[in-house]
Amino acid sequence: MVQRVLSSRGERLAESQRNVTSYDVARHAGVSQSAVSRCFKPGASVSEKMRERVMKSVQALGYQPNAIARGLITRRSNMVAVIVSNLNFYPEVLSQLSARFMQRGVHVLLFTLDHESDVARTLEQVAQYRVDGVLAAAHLTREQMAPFHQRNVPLVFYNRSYRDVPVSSVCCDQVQGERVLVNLLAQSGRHRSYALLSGPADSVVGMQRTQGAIERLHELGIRDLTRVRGDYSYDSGRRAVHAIFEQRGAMTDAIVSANDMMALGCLDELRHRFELDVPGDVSLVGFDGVRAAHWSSFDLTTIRQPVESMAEAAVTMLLERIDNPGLPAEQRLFSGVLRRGATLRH
Amino acid sequence: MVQRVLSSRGERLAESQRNVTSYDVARHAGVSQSAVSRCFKPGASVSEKMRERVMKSVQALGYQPNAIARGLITRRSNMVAVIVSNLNFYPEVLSQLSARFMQRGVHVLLFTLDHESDVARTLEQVAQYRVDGVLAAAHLTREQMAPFHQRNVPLVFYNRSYRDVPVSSVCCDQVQGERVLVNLLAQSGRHRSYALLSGPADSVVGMQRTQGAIERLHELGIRDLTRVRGDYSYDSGRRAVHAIFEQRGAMTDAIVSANDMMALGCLDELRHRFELDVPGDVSLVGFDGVRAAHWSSFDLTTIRQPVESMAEAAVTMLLERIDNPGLPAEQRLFSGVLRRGATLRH
DNA sequence: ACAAGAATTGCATCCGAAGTCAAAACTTTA
DNA sequence: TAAAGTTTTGACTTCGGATGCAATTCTTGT
Repeated sequence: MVQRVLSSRGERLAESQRNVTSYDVARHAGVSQSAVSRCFKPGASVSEKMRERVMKSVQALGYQPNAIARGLITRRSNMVAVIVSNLNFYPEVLSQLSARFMQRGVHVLLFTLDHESDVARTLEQVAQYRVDGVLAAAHLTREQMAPFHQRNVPLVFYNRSYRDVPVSSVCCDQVQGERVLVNLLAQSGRHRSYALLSGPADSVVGMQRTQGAIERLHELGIRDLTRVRGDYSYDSGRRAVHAIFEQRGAMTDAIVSANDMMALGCLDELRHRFELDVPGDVSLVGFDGVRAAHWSSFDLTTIRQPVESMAEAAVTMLLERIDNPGLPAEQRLFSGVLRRGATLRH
Repeated sequence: MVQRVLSSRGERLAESQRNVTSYDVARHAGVSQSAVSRCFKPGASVSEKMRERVMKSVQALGYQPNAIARGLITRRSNMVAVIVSNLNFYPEVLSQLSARFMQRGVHVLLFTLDHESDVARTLEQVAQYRVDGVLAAAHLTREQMAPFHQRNVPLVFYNRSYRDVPVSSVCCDQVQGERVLVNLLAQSGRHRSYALLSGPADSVVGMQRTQGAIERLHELGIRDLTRVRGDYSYDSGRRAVHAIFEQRGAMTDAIVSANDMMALGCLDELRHRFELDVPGDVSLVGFDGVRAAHWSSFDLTTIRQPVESMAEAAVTMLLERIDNPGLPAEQRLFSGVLRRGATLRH
């Protein structure tokens, strides 16, 4: 009976085309398919003799278990979706996340969102692949999260938190970071006029940073601020300098940028187009701690996000929730690390 | 009979826990499971009435087809593996590839390799997930490629080509690019002494670039070269300047770096540590055309790899081979685009 | 209105591995 | 050496959707 089933299977597709299955191994080793399956399950009840026989056939045929089939029956794909809003802003983060997931034997299905991508369609795809969990370094609306909650798919946000929705997240404390920077600016130089360069309107993180800075400036009695908006890019940082000086003439002598990239753009534009000295004429601070901020051309004062710790926390948090779906949502907040560069007037 | 099967299915797991399946939809709509399946297959024979009924139930139950189950029967996972050697060096590339795959409805399973990762194990994982194709921006040995060839899984390399193995690849013409740069150096200034800053020993691309430069320099009668090795990083670029000057005193007045990152490190070190003028005292060229090379602090002369075209070509090439496994291997070579910056002496 | 043909629909089976359960093969004990 | 207990093993079913084929329904032509 079994023999007949097996041989009929074999006839369906030319042997050369088909992938080797556990049935092929079973037949080759003269054992049952279950036995083969068990040999790949750690801790299963298999005798040494059996294991040897099977493994010999596995080697001989070059068998590789089919993760898709396994996922179907176990309801565990061993894949997580990583959703990144715009890859250009997150290379280190993605690199960290990917490495850490791989290390734990979890596979990463990557989804990138850019301005023109259809978020709804993308999330539909995520759902269809029955990923075990979702790590989102992108903004999702509450409606967009709902399907995951319903299906009990754990969801962890990286650097996004939601005031009124109980979701897990790992964030850098944007507000505290900005306060540290503003304190430093206020202490160091006697600045006449501050400018705030904020991120795109839809960036929650950007808003938090800018708000944090404003809050602290207000506390210090500084209420007269120039405000300019950028899109996080180097070029928008350059343009921002023009916008700032158009609003204030050349009064501005302190710029608080919502991220490093824009700060670098400012720095270059200030020095090379306006021929101003940083920090002599203008002080400048950023946020993120990107590689380039450390380069000797820039040496930017900034808050470094502890990417390694944050990535580790996010990965752990997600995997824990996959193994134990009952765990409640949790927010972890990491403090940024001040990097004192040479862009602050003394 | 069918009814019994259906209800027994239902009993196995609490309704709330189970995902909605095509059987659930079928029962709700009072049709067969095949009908539901066909409604999701474009071009299938389904009447308008049927489609409406089914779709209404789909909506009502929130059904999402299970891509894993589909993949099992169709032997098409609709996923490709993207293998990236070190994410830090390839953010733009990965971003381009991901966006283009997504646009075509193909999903990306991301694998990153760093120095300490186990390539063999990683490739095993790739195989187990039965991806439809593999896009590798990393070096694989011939033995490592073999399983893919055997299983007829198309494999396309990004910026790696293999002299004696017939694999598909999309590359930037490293040699030609370097020749253009060397020509420019030779034309522009009367340089006394050239230094070559090459990439890591195991980087084929790096070797090609360095070899290309050497070849052209030799043709021009320049044989007396300082050679230093780096690891593609900014910091190794900085260190390289010291190594060069240790070998040659301050004679060197032209540096050919195997990539932009190292060139930027050189540039910063030359200017800020050695207080030399670039291009006044030393000329410098890079390779890649990374964003930062354009920044006004640097304005590096380099060869820009046409990442968009290359990514498009690679994606197309891979998908074509997935749809049509008979296609022969093909190598596509794109010319780099010279970017004239301000790091060349006149 | 009826036969012939075309378009739909449902049944049964398959994809490939995992898990349940009972039978079979060993161990241990009396 | 037989009974009782333990470990292995194999038959069969399951996961959820796709598909060949036969049965059914709907068109069309006469």
